[in-house]
Amino acid sequence: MIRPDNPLIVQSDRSLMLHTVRTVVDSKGRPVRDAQGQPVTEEHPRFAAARDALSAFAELEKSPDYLHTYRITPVSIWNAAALGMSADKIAETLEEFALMPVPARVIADIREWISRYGLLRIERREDAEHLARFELVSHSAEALTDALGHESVRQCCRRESDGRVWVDPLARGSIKQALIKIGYPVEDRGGYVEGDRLEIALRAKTVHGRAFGLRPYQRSAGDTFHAGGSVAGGNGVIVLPCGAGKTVVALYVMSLVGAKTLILTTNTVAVRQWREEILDKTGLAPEQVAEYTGDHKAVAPVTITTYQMLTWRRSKQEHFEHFELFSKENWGLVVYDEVHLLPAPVFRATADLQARRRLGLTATLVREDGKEDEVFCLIGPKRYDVPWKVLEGQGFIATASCTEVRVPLDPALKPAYMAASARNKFRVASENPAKTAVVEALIAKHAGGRILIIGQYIDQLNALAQQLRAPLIMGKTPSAERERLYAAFKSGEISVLIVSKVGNFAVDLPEANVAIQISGTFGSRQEEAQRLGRILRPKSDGSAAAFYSVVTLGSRDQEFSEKRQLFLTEQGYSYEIVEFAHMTERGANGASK
DNA sequence: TAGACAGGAA
DNA sequence: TGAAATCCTGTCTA
Repeated sequence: MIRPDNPLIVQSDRSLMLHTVRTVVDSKGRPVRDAQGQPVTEEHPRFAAARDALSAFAELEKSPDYLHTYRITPVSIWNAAALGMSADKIAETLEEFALMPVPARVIADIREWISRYGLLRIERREDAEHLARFELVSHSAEALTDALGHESVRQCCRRESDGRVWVDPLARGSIKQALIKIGYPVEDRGGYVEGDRLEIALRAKTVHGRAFGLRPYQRSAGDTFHAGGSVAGGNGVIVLPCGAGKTVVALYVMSLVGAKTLILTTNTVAVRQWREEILDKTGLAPEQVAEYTGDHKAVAPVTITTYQMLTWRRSKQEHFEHFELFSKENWGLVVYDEVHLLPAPVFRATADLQARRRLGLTATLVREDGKEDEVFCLIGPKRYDVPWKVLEGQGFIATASCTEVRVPLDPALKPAYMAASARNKFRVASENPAKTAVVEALIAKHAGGRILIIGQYIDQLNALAQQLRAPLIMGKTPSAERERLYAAFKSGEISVLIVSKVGNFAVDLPEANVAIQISGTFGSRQEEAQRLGRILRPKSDGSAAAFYSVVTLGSRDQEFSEKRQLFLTEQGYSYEIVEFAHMTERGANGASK
């Protein structure tokens, strides 16, 4: 049966195509045409509902203007399964939005994957001396035999003559990694060690005397995590937008778990921010919260460190000197901040930590290196997420409009672009000097706003800084100078600030309401999300934020820009495409729609 | 004892 | 596909 009013096509290779628009027809069913004779289109009325439903079990792969493509992968299905979604429910959703019949093959694959989630389980047993032992079990003898046929799995366990399979406690992580690689996501019901008790109470008022309370979604994220999984107490990942208060969710989880906690994050600035938040919002005393960094290596009931600290070693041949931090205290909870950036060696350490409760925090589960399966089996499945648009609707993050401004390549650079090798074309197009005029026009349009200009190449940013007479912050900028400039921006003394990649992380500039991106990393979806996140703090006057991405028309720059936008498109943001020549005319009606 | 800076790593 | 930023440690200076 064909249902022409539906927007979705499900293909047998498990890719999904979702129409974002449809053509407008008159009462006789003929396409309505505009003055130029082009068919008139409107947003597909079922697009938004379909996008929201698909995001629960499929990954957005491409998002050109009219047709978004998604893919169903084993990990996307297992994350849905961990949230309790059944194969029937997924099949029903696909049928509900499909234009053409859903290929039986796709439904069969989904059923197969869902059935494999939890088919193998790790159960805790106690021996005569009450020591914990872990058994790999399944109601399907066939699955167990299949799994044990793989050398990588056999290495982590031993089968006894009675047929029972015992997993070495230290191999609990490795066996899950080995099994997920061959398509068996294990349900780990082995439980956790409690860790040393530590009373952690949230304050009703911060140290600075401001009222502090959990927002509803923060409370439910923490509760879901803590109750989550087959064994109470939880492990897994909580997905929340930048600026939605992930730290607060972690503090709440810490208070629920009530045990010594190790927190891993990306850089030292973040380490200090975590510590301040903990001291500000919990009853813990300063000596109970330590930072373990290059400057200061202290260990306390709550210890905060960086991934780089843990993964540091003298040379490639030597061991990771700081891994012992994991065993220095009897941790009851390990928090992984920005879990999408978790470096490979930390996975190895995490594999040995399967008896500890683990909380991953991130704004996006997508990793650019495709190691989503490792996050899934070693940290845990996604336990909670809220679409950005929902928080926007509730006023917890600012409303934002995204615009992609396309500008032709500076004619002087055309020969250079044509001559450049494929890999250099991206850089030539990124550094297109014609972008300067666009930036000037945007600054003029948002006069009075607080404008952040974000770019990738120092040369390009330097040139722009001179042209605009605006200050530039980059990696080399000494921290005293950085702080002076950030303070000046906050006070309003400076209204335009140019930042290099340092702007991706750990800058809190709640006043910024306009961001202009002039170049970015090769197709990094999470970078785009971080940059938009810079301007999503709710504004005191409730005004909207504007995000611009300036790209060179018809170049590799534009191609990569499309890839970067994927994640935000999945979150419901749509990019309005404007070509620079037209933008100046539109500027008159304040075009930040 | 703090800071500034160089060098190496991923 | 590459560039940039960051982190660590170690050494030098005051």
